[in-house]
Amino acid sequence: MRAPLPPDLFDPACPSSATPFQIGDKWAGMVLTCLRDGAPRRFTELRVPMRRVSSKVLAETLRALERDGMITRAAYDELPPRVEYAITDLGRTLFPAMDACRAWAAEHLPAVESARAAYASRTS
Amino acid sequence: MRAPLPPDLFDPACPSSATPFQIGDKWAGMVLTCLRDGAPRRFTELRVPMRRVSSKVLAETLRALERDGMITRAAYDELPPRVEYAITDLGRTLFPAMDACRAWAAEHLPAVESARAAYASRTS
DNA sequence: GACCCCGGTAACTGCAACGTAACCGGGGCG
DNA sequence: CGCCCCGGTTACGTTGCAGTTACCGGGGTC
Repeated sequence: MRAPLPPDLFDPACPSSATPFQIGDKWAGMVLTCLRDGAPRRFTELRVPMRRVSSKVLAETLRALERDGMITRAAYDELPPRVEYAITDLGRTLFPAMDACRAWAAEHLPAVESARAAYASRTS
Repeated sequence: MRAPLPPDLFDPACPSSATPFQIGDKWAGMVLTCLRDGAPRRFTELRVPMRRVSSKVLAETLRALERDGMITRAAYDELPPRVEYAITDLGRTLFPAMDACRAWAAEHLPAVESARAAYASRTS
């Protein structure tokens, strides 16, 4: 059930790092991918694969996703404090579209890159 | 073959106007939708359904789509000048993913709006 | 002579996104 | 005492995207 988080979503080898698709906020797709298996994740846990996103921006993204009903936020009154984010049923409905976007990127990004290279050599 | 362009892509009744999905540049999805039927369109023709986008931004969007191989740009040396944009085979491959995004929006945007309303009343 | 047509470009401006750094509380630990 | 833990918030500065306005050439039209 509790799948390991991807090591680095900015890794150039990860197709989603270069995808021309965005869902909601700039980083929403990454958060949803991290929560995809249904397991709740803590703030600092999400920061690991998204370490290039500052805590401020991550907090803003999480608030926006909570506002839109894509994730839930559960704060436990403990010491040290604990907050857990989890995907909702509504958030889960996004995956088919996200998968379609990722599949497109996986299949056609090389063609985009070669088109860019051809364009650059044409205009240089 | 030559379908009429949508009257106003910013119409609030148009699901794509409120979609949380983006493809490439902010306005790329609208351009591709305008070129979807395969007919070449002129710059001023594209400006009609996208009249809320300035000519500067539309020109930038078109250049980026041409650079990425999604559309072609054909300039005819006439008076008055004529330039025609048309979708490529690579651009056409985007439609399944775009359709998945649009279908999601059409189906689930009401749920997002009610989640926002509930959130606003919760935090007021 | 004045304005229109087309497909933009150039310069200026405003604003939202984003990054950085510092800071919070309240207990545990050395 | 002083630092760490967690989950952020606040202040500040920068960057880049987007919008506005003005302008182009070169012929046609009123």
